[in-house]
Amino acid sequence: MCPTSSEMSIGALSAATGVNIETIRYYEREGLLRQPARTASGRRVYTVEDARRLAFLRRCRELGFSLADARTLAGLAEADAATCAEVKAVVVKHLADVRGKLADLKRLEKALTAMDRSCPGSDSTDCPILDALTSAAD
Amino acid sequence: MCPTSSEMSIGALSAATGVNIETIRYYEREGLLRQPARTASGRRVYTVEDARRLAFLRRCRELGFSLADARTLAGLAEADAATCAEVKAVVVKHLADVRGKLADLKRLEKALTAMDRSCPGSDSTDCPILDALTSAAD
DNA sequence: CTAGTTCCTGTAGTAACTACAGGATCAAGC
DNA sequence: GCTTGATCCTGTAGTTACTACAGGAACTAG
Repeated sequence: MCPTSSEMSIGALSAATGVNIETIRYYEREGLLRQPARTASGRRVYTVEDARRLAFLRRCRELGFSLADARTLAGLAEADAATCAEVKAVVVKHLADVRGKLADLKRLEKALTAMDRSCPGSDSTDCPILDALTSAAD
Repeated sequence: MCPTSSEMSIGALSAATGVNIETIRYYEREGLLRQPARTASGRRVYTVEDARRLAFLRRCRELGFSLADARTLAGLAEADAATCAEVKAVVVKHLADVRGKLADLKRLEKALTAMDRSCPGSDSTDCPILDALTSAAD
């Protein structure tokens, strides 16, 4: 190893950030990560700055942001003139989306729970679940 | 119109079930609907039985079942010897999945709400949301 | 020097549709 | 009979965010 080197291979970057190698290459293709320098033989060489950006993207994804949003947020994080308002707008929009999905899932959970409870799970061939699915209660 | 005809075009089937035409053709390709009869010129002709099955599939999808599960359930609904236990197993598995996703979304909602509240949304260029995304609290 | 690991590019698969393009056919009105 | 607009046909490609190879090159440790 080079002393105090801050450069790393794609494998090291993957290990450092927890992002899988194929995903890193995918992000590069999508323009979410810049094209890294290469060794003489063509291997990618990353800097700590790349690692920081990738960690940022990863956190965005963990919070459920789309890659498009992650790109926007990373851009704002690196811009000097990014304002709170711009950042918050992205979060608010995503939060509304999450709350919408939450409401949908809650309805599903309720309906499925009711179905589950309606059915004895026996070897009867007349199943209340199939009845419910067959005759719509829209 | 033929008197008391129970046959219909793909457009009529789509209108009757609320499933879009392209989706109907897709289900046919995927084997979720049988290949319908055709007119001399090649147009699809559906029966009420097809409409019933498609409505069943639609209800499954509304409840969040995968197409694979929908296929299984539709098969059970048409089989004579299908038992409650078989049906319930599919529902229970899906319900567990839904509950898992619900838990994930609740965590997201909490984290995003905290971010939302932490940020004034002003034109300040020091945003607590970006700070949180930049320095991981893993 | 050799074996095992890492890396490379490029392509295809996943889920469940949706959206065309480009063309044929049908139904209704004049 | 003819035109016009609606409906239908096939086949292909795009969507999201990866993941999984195949087939080959290069690096590293013993």
